[in-house]
Amino acid sequence: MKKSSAYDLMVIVAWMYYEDGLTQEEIAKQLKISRVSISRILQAAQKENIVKIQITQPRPLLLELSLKLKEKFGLEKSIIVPNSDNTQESVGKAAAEYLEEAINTYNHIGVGWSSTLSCLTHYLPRYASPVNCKVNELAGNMLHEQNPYSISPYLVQSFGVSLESLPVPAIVDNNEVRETFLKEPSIVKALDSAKKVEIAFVGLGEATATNTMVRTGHLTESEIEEIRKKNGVGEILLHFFDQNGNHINSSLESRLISIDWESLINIPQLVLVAVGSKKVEAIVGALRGNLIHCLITDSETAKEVLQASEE
Amino acid sequence: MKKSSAYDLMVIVAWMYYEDGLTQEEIAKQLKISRVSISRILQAAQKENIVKIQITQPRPLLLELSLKLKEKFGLEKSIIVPNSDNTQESVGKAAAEYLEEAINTYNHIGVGWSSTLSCLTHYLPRYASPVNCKVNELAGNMLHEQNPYSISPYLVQSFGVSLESLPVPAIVDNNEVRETFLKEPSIVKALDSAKKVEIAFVGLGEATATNTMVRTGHLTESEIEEIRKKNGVGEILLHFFDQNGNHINSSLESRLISIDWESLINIPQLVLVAVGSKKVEAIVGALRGNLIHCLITDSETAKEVLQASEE
DNA sequence: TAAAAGAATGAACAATTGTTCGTTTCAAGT
DNA sequence: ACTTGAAACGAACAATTGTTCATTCTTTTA
Repeated sequence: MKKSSAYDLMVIVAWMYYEDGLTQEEIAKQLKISRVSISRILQAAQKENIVKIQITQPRPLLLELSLKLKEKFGLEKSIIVPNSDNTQESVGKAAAEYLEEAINTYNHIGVGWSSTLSCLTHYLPRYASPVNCKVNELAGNMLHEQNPYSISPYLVQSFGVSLESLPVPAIVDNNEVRETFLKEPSIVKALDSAKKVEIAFVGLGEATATNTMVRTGHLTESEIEEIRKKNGVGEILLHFFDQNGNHINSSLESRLISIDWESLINIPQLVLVAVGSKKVEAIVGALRGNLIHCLITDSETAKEVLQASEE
Repeated sequence: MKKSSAYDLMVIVAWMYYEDGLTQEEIAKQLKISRVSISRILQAAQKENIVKIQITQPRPLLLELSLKLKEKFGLEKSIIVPNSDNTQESVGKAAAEYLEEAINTYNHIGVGWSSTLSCLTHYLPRYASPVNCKVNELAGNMLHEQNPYSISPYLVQSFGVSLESLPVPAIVDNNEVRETFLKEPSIVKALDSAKKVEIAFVGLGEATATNTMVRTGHLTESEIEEIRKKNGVGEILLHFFDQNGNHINSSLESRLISIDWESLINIPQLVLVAVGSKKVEAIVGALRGNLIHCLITDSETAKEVLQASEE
């Protein structure tokens, strides 16, 4: 028998195993070699590239990220879109599609406002007849201007939903002002109603100077600094939380006009739309604390979130 | 989740299993799917050609045939050469190589004669100094002529072996003539010595009119007919046997001058060189009866032998 | 709407495959 | 020839994978 017969033997065994479908034991018997050796020969055949296992389809990254996020954080749903030049817009489109589905499924929806979230307004269809659905704003608005990040008007426009708005500032000067607003019957009613939404779409802000509220002058850098000292990493509807999703009680809380923390995290379906490296830390916190039930983001952010949550 | 996600799931699972090297259980845990389902998904992925297992080398037919023959019939060795235009010559060459090895390994070799066997004479090397090895002819020769199928003279020529020949006819007219020969002291001595060979190279004849002995007039068709009636399928050194290798006792036996059947099948290493469809039936008989220890043939004959022995 | 046919699921079991570890075998070096 | 070290081997065990069967969940049909 020639010297090359060890190689040829690997080839034969590979054929018998993968092509003829024999078990290692059957091969062993036929060739009078121990089964253990057959096992080793087959392993060697792979190392020698006699046997090549190829997967004809590319790795479906998006679905994979989605599954892993769902698994790791017990999400009910997660929608990951491919990262691209205009990722925000893609995410907005995905959010719009899911929002439309929600509007046709549920009767009571809550919405927050945020830069990312507002992208979804570009992709809303125009319904001919109004949908039987009520929308509640979950937080007050910006101080001095028409809120450019609000989505609720577009929902009225597109789907003809009935809107219960919260036409007050999100952040006021002090607790007295807040108390005054909170006695206003329409505000009381709106906030009461907001607690009963079946599903809500919200954005998320990071606890750094890049936060939209800082950039728009609603929060000062020193206020953010205070929150960071208390381990705050991000906020949803201006309620800050730490890396494990625990609520952070700062002086800011007494100046907020929005759905309260407890009610927020008790919403049956809290859908978070958020994109970007800056927000990863905050997203991880929200996920760890099981604050949300659905995450809509892009593949890059999703990857970073999974990466960051390993550590 | 889209409808195609079943497909994508197969792809993901395939990647995790074959590329990442995770176990099915690990995948199941990560994806929150039962392990059983992962197993089924992987099987489906093969059916769907998502996973392709390819063997980069062609099937090594020769080695495979050799292994199977060895296994099936308990051969110690089997040498299969590729079938070609001049298969006889290729087999002859292989036989020559093995014979050379044998001459260098053993001190006492037996040889028969046959058309196929004689091909090996074309491929013998020429040794400068004689080998310490004795060669015995195992059967008598042809009647009236120089035996063209004899190999022993070539062995003397090539290796300088010492030859003990059997210079008598293989087939004589009747038992009386045979008895006379068998009393001749040199014949007695040669046959005695022949029984002690360590290894022997022989050919094989089929039990039909195409048998060399019939074609050369040493046997008549009716004699073959008689043997076939007794279920004879072939012969080695003119001893006929049936499909299971059982010796056939015909009137021919009492006219033969060759090593006797018992001694023949007691040779420790009986090497058979035989080629051709016509001989398949006979080869199978010899193999089934465990008459031989080594078979030298070509791939086509080997295939047919394996095929025929299945039935 | 209810019933029936069919597909998907998972627990429990069966079969197959992988690994470890002590033994044997072989070849190189003294 | 003898020792020594590396490689090959296989029995016994461990892990992984495949299959069956009873159940659950879907879908279809009446």
